[in-house]
Amino acid sequence: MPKVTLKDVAARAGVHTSTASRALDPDKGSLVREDTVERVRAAARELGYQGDAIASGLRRGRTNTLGIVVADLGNPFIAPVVRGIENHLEGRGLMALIAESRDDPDRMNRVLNNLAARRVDAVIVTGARNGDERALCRAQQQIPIVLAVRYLPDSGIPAITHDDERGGQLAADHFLAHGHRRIAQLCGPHDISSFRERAAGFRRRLEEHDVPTIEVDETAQRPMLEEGRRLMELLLARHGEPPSAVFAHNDLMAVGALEALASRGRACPDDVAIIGYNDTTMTAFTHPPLTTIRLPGYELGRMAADTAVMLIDDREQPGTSLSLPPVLVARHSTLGWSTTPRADDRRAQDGAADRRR
Amino acid sequence: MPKVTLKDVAARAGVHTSTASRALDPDKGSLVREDTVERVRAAARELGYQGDAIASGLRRGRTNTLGIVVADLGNPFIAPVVRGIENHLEGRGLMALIAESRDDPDRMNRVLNNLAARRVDAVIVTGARNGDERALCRAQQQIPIVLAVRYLPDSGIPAITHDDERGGQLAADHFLAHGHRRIAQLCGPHDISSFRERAAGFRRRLEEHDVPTIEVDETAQRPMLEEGRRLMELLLARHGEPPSAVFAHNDLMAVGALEALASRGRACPDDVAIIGYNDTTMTAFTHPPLTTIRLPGYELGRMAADTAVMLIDDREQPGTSLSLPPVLVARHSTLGWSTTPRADDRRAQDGAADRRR
DNA sequence: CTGTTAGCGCCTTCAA
DNA sequence: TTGAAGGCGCTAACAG
Repeated sequence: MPKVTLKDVAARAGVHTSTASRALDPDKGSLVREDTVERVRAAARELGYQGDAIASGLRRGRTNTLGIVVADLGNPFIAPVVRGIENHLEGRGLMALIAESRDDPDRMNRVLNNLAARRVDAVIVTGARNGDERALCRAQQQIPIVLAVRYLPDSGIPAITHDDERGGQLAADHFLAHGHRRIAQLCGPHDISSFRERAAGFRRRLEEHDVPTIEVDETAQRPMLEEGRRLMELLLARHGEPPSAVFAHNDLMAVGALEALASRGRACPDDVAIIGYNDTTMTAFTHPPLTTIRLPGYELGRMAADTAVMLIDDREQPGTSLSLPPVLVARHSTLGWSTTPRADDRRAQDGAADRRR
Repeated sequence: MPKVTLKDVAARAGVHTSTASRALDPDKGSLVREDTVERVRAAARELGYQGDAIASGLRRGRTNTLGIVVADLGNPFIAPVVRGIENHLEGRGLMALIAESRDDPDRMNRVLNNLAARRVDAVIVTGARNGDERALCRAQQQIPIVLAVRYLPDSGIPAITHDDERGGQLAADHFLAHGHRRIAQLCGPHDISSFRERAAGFRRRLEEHDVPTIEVDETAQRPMLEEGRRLMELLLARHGEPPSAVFAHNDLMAVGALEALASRGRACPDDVAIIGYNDTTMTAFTHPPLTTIRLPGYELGRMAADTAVMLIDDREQPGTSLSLPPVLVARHSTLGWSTTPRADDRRAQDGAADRRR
């Protein structure tokens, strides 16, 4: 099947290629006489002409492509963010090239180079981590970059994040409001901004109320179930009275903590109340259902995409960083079984279409 | 920052652009004298040269880009598939352009056109649905297409799927082995191959054992929690003795069924045993934990990518369709609380890195 | 309004 | 082993 080019269309319509080009370009159609436009369109249709965005991109110096770098596509939290980006791009004629950094600075570097070589118009990085500064700043010389979810302090790269400090505060407030005074947290890795801030916000709010924060020395190597269990066990093995409330830095760690409690024969929330983070689907189904912090991932994706589009168009944007507010979703793991949480607690995070295979 | 082109590099190295091009191409390096290669490389490094994949693609007629069309990025089942594709592409110098069809034939059509315009080397479609045949067959004239997860009968398009018929059989076998004889299923939409086959495999296996399949007339509009609950209620409202075992066509529907049971004061599995499908994360945490069918999503992604790469290279591949076997994961929703399921039941589906934010 | 001309940045003949 | 020339498919500038 010989691919049909603009030249073919032009020939069939009996016009020059540039005329054909103009006739087919929605922005330039007005420069061409009505009936010529019609003739060209007809020719294109008859030949099954499919424009070549590559050639066009080369000429125009714009690919209408946006790079997305995520740390891990398997992370359930990332899906709504990517959807938010996608949906915002849609209609603007942009498409997303997607890649995984896997929390590895080397890979981050390679991926950014690859994206640069493909001349994407901008890049949204959701998986930035301490250690990526160099690669990101270098890439930023060539392409507009927007950080999402995680940010890099002092990098000067615009970032759309969740207000994780606020998230930590919400958790602390909830515990305080329920009368807890022996309060602990299980920390995620400190080289990721999100976890640092959760820890800081939580600690600060407790301090404001003169309540000490109980912490084990270690942070989770990776914010996963096993680490949550391990840290919780360390916590329970400490001297002195055990905490009555524990803030885990994400839902999986919270579930690990639940298990550690169960295996020690301690009840949640009667002995220890627990709060998780992210409001992943499972939180509505754990036993007891988990109080957690819900983040507006979809919104965040949309805003990141919006920022990227603005950077593409203007190239002149001061540090338009932004931070979206989280919300606490109260369930039985802090309320106990006597209270009935709101009925819609199990709703998906983004409220959008939620089809399952 | 004036972008540096091959011409600049060539000038700095004191050679012609064609020589520079050859020197920088790993496949052609041998055509150039050693020291010339070195000089060119040095020049490239010094200038911070970044090749232009767009221009190169235009010339070579190959973009090293692969399109992925998914129905819904929010579907937790899709993540491992996309990861599998990504990881297989990685290292082959390919990258993925990703788009959502949202189970809408119009969108599917638009998305395929867009991908075609961008001259992707191949497309993997994970979200095919009855109604997409026309668009897909048309696109296939221009680009190699591989279906994944869902397939279209009689389309002749190669497909890497899960063996959903086998999945249905596994569910039936499990119920039969546990002595059930009043067995029902809650069906997902029949215009999606996966659900059709689950239903057929399940029904057939029961027939082989002369056990009738109890079904309500309706199928789920969309395979979600509310629909699972609704269908389960219809089932319980039927005349005659209610079923003792129910196969729901996915995990969310199963959870809906659990809720319908609970609200009627009936126990799972003592009154009714339940099996779900997909082994999404939540299944390990429901109450009771859900017996379900686990699908090798990551593997499937890898194989789909592999098939796509072969199509790109050869263009001459007979219908290399493939179907991957699912596995039943037994938990309390069928076993009861007396038995302890295997310890690793809650593991992520793909066994790969499982980082959480 | 339409045609001409001249590339975008790269790679691949072909000839030296 | 290297250089010269031409063109991938499209579009922007400039004429007419």
